[in-house]
Amino acid sequence: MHANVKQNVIPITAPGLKVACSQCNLRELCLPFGLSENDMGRLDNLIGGGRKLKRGQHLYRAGDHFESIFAVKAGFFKTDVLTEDGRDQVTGFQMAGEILGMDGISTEVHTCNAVALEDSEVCLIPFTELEMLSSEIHSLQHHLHKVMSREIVRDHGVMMLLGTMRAEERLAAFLLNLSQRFTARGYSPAEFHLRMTREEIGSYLGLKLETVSRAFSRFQDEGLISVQQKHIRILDIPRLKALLAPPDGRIG
Amino acid sequence: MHANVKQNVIPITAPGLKVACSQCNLRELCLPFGLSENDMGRLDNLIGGGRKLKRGQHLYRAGDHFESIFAVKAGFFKTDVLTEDGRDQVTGFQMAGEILGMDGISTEVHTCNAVALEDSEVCLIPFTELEMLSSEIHSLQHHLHKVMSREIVRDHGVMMLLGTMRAEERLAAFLLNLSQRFTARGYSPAEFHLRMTREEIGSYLGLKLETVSRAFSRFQDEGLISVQQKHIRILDIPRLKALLAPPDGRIG
DNA sequence: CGCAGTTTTGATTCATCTCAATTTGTGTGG
DNA sequence: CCACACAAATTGAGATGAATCAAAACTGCG
Repeated sequence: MHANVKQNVIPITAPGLKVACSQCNLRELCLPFGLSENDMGRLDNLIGGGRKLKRGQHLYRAGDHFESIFAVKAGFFKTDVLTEDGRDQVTGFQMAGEILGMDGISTEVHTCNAVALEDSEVCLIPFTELEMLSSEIHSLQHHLHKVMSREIVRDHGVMMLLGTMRAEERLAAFLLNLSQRFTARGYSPAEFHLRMTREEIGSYLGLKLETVSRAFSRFQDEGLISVQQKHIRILDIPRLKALLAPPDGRIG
Repeated sequence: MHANVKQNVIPITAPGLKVACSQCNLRELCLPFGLSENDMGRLDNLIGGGRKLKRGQHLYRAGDHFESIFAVKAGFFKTDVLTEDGRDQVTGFQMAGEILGMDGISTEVHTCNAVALEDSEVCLIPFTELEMLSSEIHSLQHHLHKVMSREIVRDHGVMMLLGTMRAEERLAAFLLNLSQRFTARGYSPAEFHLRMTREEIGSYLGLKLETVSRAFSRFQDEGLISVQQKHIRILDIPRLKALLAPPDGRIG
């Protein structure tokens, strides 16, 4: 019953690098969420070993054939889209426990680039096999759907940000979002290192890097945060949150 | 084997309104894409009758409990998100064959509103049952994943638009997108009625309604389109496309 | 220690927003 | 069927937030 095909699964990219969901401290954030011991073991067998990336390396590029989705095991990524005419839009930043690559499912070809912003490691999840397994394990299927849906909801949030907020509101929302995600991973909500440049933040927020820099400076002047290059300390979370409500509380 | 529970399925919302995927001329655009005759029949059994909506009616609201996704059978919808502080962002416009409601999967609660912009009709697809069926029919499962992934990719396109484009580029992209979708449904690529107001277009594009109106007027002055309120005729598709490349072809 | 990439800051320009007035269209009820 | 009222769209003038252009300062890497 559990003498399965495990012996055939040889991790190609990083031999000897054991990544078992059941042993992973991210399992509550990641794809195996809610699985039984036994089902988690079946997922382990499917996951094709880890892959390590140096800072700056691409996990995949727009145009690459889609085969797998990826779970961030450690490190930090950005995804971005670029058009023929040279426009570049960062569509997201991904940290441990988050899933990358779902853009490729629809056409079997990735539509964006995923780049490691620091030395990182991902778990490789072959998608066809994931589909096969998820048709047997209902909770896995449902969780996969939740993960994809969550991505859609997140994207709506970014649209809201880009469509309705002013520069400082965008940056405040961005910092609070990071803070909240770091918290969920057991890190300080108030103090963290940004892994991305001002230009990448700007691209994500639909702003120029100078505008991002100015907003940081102003937040610092006002005592909301302290900034030292990429090191951020949030000094006044409530007041930062208050920035998200427009200055004149326009209601109804 | 096929004497199933059909006799128990009583369409609640619109008795007698038969909606069979196998008979639907949208099946190539919609969820049943790629299914065999037999599998399509099984999908038919699951789909809980049609629901008609008058213009202005909500299909669902943010906060509603999630149970089903919906396929637009006829008509036109918008989805929008609103925040506590009164911001309103249109996240999409949906037409025949497109799927609505996937935002609700992640938390079992809808996070946006879906409103009919004209008298419309949807097919109701109970999600739990769809998951059950899709674990049996592999091509259905895969197509569902494709539909969700396509939504993610579409959202990235909107981010690109909101993050990098200027007002007239946004409107040009919007018109070309509509044109392309109408074409796919057998309508004229060049002539159509907008179902949404300038304000709704503006919300979607991250612009004020006046800016949308001005951009329309300018396009008309330049002979790109002809505008009569909501009636649009695109006169010069190539030149409209050319607007999307930035004025100075910034490359590399 | 020096250089390249990144960030900060300043001065100016420009696109879009805001406020306001007018026109046009639409639906309703007499 | 027409008139009225209300919603939607257009257009103008002026204000403003962010972009652009430019230069200097800082950081970290080799």
